[in-house]
Amino acid sequence: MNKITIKQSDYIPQLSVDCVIFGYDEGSLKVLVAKMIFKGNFYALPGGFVMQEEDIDTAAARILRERTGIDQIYLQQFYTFGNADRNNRSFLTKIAKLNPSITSTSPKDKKTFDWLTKRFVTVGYYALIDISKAMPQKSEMDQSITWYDANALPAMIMDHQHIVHKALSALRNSLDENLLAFKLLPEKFTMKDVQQVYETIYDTSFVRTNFQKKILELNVLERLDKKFTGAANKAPYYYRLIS
Amino acid sequence: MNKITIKQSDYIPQLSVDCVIFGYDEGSLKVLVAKMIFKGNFYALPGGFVMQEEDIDTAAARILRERTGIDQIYLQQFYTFGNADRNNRSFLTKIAKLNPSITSTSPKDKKTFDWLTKRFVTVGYYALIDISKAMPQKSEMDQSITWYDANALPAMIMDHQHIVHKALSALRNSLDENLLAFKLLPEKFTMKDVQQVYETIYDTSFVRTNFQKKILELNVLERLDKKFTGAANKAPYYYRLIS
DNA sequence: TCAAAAGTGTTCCTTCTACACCCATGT
DNA sequence: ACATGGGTGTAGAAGGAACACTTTTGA
Repeated sequence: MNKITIKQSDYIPQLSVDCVIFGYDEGSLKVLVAKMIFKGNFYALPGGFVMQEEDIDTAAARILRERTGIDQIYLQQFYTFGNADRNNRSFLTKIAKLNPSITSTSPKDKKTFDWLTKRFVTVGYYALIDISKAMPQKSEMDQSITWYDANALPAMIMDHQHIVHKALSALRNSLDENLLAFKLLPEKFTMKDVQQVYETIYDTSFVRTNFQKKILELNVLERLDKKFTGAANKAPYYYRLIS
Repeated sequence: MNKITIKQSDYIPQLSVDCVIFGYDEGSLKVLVAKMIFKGNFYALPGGFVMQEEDIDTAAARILRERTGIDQIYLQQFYTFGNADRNNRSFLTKIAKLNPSITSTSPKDKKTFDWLTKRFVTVGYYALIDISKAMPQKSEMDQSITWYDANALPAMIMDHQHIVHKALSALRNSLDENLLAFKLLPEKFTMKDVQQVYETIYDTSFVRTNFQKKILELNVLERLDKKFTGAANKAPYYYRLIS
């Protein structure tokens, strides 16, 4: 089992980045959550530290690339969490108790533990990705990394639950700007897909015909061929964002 | 002339807070900007560092209290600036050259200089205050602290200009939430005052009669006595926010 | 009585909402 | 043919913009 080691001098102390990675699949909004390798069922948002020579935006993009395998992800900083009591101490102490194998008294490990248990300020980013393009990848501290329904997240460490809520409300506030909903969809999609994304994010329902009109009046969609599913009803058109 | 000294261990390293303090006066939007004591015309937003045991929100509130004398200010975090090249080095080097009296080679000063010239991540807050209640107060590093028209700011250090722009756009985005415009006004105000605040912030004009209707339909104002100015025209009513 | 600014009401137009209607698809 | 779901058109309601009209104030 891996030990936790951080080359302290390479990173900005007491600063981290956490990412709320949203995806959309089959009528529900998903968030990517990692389960850590340590015994005790610790769940956490993908996150990391910021290197001394690295923009915080770049750090977030790096973390995303590492965890999803995708470059060029839509990424938006939404809030910075910096309460004085925001630290890893209780969580790392629990880990140390449950996982004696990684606990040692070597000066180096002590130093790492001290570095990690300080109070941390974290910059929150949310990402919107086409879930079909993502290949979730574990970091060396993860046992697994999985999509969870945004309404049924596992209990996570620290204030990660709160971070997700804040991300979701930021997403709602700017869904119409920059055509954010489409970033959750694959290149070709039906109008129903778009409507479901909206309905899921806002947790409400829209009148089908009016919704269609509203979206088409944005004049950003190109109508493609029809989608034949084999079902006994009119085939919907595929649409695509025009660049 | 004061030297710059920082008790390093008390603060989170490489993290700062900067405040864009908005006020409204006589038809224009103002921002509080400090001129630093050093020779060379250095202007800066009120800012400071975050103590180890202090929430970042609390740090921002403390800085505001110190600079405006007001407690209970409306304060909103809006963005965190963290590019890798964001540091005080060029600015402090200039100061050191222009102000040889504060430059020394003592180990302590060297340490402070090193601490200050590292790359810094800063959390931006904007504040909205009733300008008539504020008593701008210099910090020990300020020569003066003054209200500047938001459209005519002096050249400021680092990326402070950019921070103000971002604050203004965040303010625009949420002006209607939480009745923000009224936080810039004194307790009693006329409808024209409200309109001018809106027009100034959005840099546009509204039709008087429709604007009045829109605001009154919010049902958050109580009509008070009239304001007699001595002018040869109908006296406008004073209004007040109902709690 | 007049000019200036505040307050009210009305008309017109655009946008939103609900829903009726038609179209395509496979059984 | 018909059940199912997709696409279009339209009438009515609601909301916003433009502007005419009235009221108040001091000279």
